[in-house]
Amino acid sequence: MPQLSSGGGDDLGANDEMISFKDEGDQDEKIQENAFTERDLADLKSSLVNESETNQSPNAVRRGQQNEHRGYQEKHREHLDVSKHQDGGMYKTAYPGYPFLMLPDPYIPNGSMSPSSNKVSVVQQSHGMHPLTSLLPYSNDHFNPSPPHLPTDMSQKGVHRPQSQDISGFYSLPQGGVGQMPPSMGWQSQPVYPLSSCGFRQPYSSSLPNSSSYPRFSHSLMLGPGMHSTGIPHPAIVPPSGKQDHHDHYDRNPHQEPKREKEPKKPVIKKPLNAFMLYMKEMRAKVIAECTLKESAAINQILGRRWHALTREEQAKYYELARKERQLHMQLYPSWSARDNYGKKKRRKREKQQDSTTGGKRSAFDTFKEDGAPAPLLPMEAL
DNA sequence: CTTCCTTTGAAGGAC
DNA sequence: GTCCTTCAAAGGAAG
Repeated sequence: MPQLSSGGGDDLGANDEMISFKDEGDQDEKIQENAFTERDLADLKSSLVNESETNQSPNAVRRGQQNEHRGYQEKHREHLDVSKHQDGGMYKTAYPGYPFLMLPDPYIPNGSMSPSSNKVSVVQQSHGMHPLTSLLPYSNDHFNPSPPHLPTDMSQKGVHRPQSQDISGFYSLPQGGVGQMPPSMGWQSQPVYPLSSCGFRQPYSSSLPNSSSYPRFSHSLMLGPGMHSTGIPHPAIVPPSGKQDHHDHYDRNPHQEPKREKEPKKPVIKKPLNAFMLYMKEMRAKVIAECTLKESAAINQILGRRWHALTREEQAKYYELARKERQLHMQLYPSWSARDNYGKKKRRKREKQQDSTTGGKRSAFDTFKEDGAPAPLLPMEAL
């Protein structure tokens, strides 16, 4: 059940989000991240093999991950206070203004929206896009001239929420404000990822199809099951058709219209993406292009490492974006609960996990995260 | 065709 | 308050 964090206005419990940053060595991180790309692929390939061999008990691995992840969070939570103290400055520098997010932001005192100062182009319409990330599809493609207005009865359930002004801001973004990230504007512009050992041959941006060729909503989707009762479509709404879960959420081909509108079932509303998911969504294509990898598990490992290598400011962009994403999601679907989607993915390895005892194997990455020991297989020392 | 893998973070339930 | 589980994306691999 979505709930406003008590008292905090629109913070939505994002208080402790700024936790996975590194305290020091930002400069080094930058440099080291360059090395990432060079080593990512090779590391990953070897480590994946080795890890899979050593992690014969994925269940245990997962358990361990949970715990260690928590420990990791706790560890970094200690920095939270510090970061909060420097909050204003941090967000001021990191968020001169979102190109597409116009919610009044407590972290952006001035709320300046100077488009020229945007460094954050988190929204990259690589494959499918995501709302907030995917806020632009709303605006650019379908809602431009007259942004929709939220009905005033948005706050069902008696939840007091910021009102339509904010939302409409989401959908009234200027053309090209987002999604067409100029290569020079990439938030980790190209030099950060040298085209090295991954066999990367051409700039990432050029390897990506034009975002405009990826309409995330067909018209019917918007007018059909994907249309929220507020009149605002949201890519998180997935038609309740069979294979809703696999990657066809936002990039349906308008030419092959799924004719499912007769189904009166409730559309599936997906969870809002968290910061890391947003980061993955943006960077996946880049990693794929650089490393000529396609396997998502491998890509995600690389992205996970890069995520940890980000500076706090860089991560803050995504935390902030995710916060707004949740906020928008909550406004659009006040009665939605993450619990609604439980069981939709078919019970997976849970049963297996049950009988596997903890204390199983963990990935080198986990070990590293926990105690800082150098990972033998994954070169996490770069972090 | 379905599920798993793999990542981090958020949410919710149980205790 | 802590712990645990599930889901969010994604696409190849495996069953």
